[in-house]
Amino acid sequence: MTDTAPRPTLEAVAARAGVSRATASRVVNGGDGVREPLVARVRRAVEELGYVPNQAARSLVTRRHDAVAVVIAEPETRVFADPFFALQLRGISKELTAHDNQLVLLLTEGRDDHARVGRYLAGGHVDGALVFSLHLDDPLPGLIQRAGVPTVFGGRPGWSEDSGGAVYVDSDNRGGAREAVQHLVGLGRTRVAHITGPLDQTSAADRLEGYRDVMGDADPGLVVESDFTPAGGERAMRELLERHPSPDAVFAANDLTASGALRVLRERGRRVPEDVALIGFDDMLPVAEQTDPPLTTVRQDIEEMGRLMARLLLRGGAEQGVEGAPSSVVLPTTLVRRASA
Amino acid sequence: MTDTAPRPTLEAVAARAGVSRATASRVVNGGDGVREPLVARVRRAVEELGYVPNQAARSLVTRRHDAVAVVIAEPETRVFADPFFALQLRGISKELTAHDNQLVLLLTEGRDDHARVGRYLAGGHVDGALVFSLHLDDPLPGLIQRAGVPTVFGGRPGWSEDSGGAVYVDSDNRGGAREAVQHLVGLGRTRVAHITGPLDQTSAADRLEGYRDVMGDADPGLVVESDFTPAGGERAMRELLERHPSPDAVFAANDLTASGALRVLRERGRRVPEDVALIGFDDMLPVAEQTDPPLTTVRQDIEEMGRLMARLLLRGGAEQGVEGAPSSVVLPTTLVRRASA
DNA sequence: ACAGGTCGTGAGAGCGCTCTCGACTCAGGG
DNA sequence: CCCTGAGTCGAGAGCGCTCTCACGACCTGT
Repeated sequence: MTDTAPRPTLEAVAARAGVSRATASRVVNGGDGVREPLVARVRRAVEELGYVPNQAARSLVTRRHDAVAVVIAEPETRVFADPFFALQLRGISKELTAHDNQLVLLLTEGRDDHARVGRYLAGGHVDGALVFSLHLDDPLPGLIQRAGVPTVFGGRPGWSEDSGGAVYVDSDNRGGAREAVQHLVGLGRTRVAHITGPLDQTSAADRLEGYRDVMGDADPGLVVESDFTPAGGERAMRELLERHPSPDAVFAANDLTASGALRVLRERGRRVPEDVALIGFDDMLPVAEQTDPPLTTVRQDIEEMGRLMARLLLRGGAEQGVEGAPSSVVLPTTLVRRASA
Repeated sequence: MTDTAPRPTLEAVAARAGVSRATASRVVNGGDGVREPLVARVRRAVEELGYVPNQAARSLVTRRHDAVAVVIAEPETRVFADPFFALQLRGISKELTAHDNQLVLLLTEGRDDHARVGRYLAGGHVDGALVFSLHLDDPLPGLIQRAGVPTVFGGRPGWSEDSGGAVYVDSDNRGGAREAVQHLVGLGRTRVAHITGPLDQTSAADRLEGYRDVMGDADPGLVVESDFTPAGGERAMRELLERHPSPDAVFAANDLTASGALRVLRERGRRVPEDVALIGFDDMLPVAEQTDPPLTTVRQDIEEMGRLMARLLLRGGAEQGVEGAPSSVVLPTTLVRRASA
């Protein structure tokens, strides 16, 4: 498959520049402690030969790979339709690129893959891992931590309360939810419903907590579990409208859910926000801005989360658990007021 | 989580098994030409020590990396909302995993990144590349081909007509579109409209060609350019309904567009399919099945496309009875009849 | 002037692995 | 009986790079 022309080596560069391999190496790696005329000569030689360092040889001696694994534990196709991962990936990619790191993508599907991923990570092929695991009962995070690879989680891992030391980046789901519900209450709404996400995901659970912080568990009939999808939102909204009294406000666990709920509300002739005020979560632009009316929602900067995960991992470097060790970050959310509430 | 224990080397395995490093290597790589008792001894040593080959050292001598780059040229955030890439990625990932290859993800954003990607690929860090480039004027594909890396494109590259030798995997967009439109005509519809995708993408352009194969360019007023999004579909549908006479059938360039169009049709009180028959493209399940009425659409197996791309790259083209040189594959589509047409 | 330091450079030792090549063994044929 | 050849195995030479270390050149201060 490979019939590439022989690539120039450092040796060749050194020869052309009339210096030793050691000096050429120094220049390629920043050029500290090399006098200017030589630096220039080597740089030119690199340019002329089109030299690119052989990463394998470099890794062999440095024991660094300048590569980070991104693990997405994703048994369900559905979630792919959510731009959430894509945006985080983009943030991660940008940050890694800025630090000349490569992104090795590991998608898992079922338990067999877990072993494979564990083996890969333990094999020391990458300098660290960024892990997305949605579900509370996922064994993958534990497996990975045991592999002894520096790791940053995307979203608070469900089990992390006691097995401290897990570094993660998350949005302030609870605080954001609280703010949304408080806003609805401030509007004078009294029957504020909540359409949740899948409650085995911490983000959904945390948003429910935020809702309860304000509403208490007063009327459990106002809470309907759903699944973060538009169709699920429709279903949940129908269910809510059948209850008595039906809500005068709805806090949906994400924008997709809110868009589904909105569709049902209009179909049933309820005016938004006059009859029912509606708030979403995420501020996913193509969704939130183009609904009618545009969605009031809780914004979280998803791409920034990704960027931060990468930054945390890279900064933590090879020495995890040492004093400079990174600690988790919870990003603030902001309420974006549009027309729906 | 202190210092990572030094990983065992082949040398250590050999010592424990009482053989030479060469023999240990042979066993690790399949064990051909080594007598059974030794094979077993080495295998046990590997097990006991938890030995994992050092990929860097291996690559250094073999010049293979067992890694494939996936390049997604993506200037626009929008497209991420499309599960299209995600599904292809999943297919690719599965196939690569099955062959013990790693997936290195390269996302590009703007021209600066092109140079970076070119350099990376030319640097010989991966055995091949799978490239997604949507737009006709994208310089990336050319750049990559010049890098001399085995490459398979996802979707027909726009420029490939003359610069032959580009290997790609695509759906039969034109044929699928033709079948859809023929179906509409077969239903007795005479004013069949087409809401296109962005016409600088070959998939959208090919679907338009398929439409024209059946309808000719008779009434250019029946063709509206759009952008593969639900909101775009709404806009285009509104535009179509204002025309005289308004269409009695619509072929939308993808399901997302169709769902937007459907929303407008219902809003305006047009019955589907009685007044206006509607067909989409993709058979994206969460969308196509859950619309009301469920969408008749042209199915393409997106995940299979990804899998095939990877297979083509890894096997150098010796796929599906194709002899010798790798050649492109165009996958057939199938019309899925549901209620909308 | 010389001892002691700093700085810039090159020589060379590996990093862990694969792979060639030669040594050795054991059949079987001449 | 030796010779040939196939089958096993080990010794050792790198793959391309980084990094330590030694060495010479050049400063300082006395």
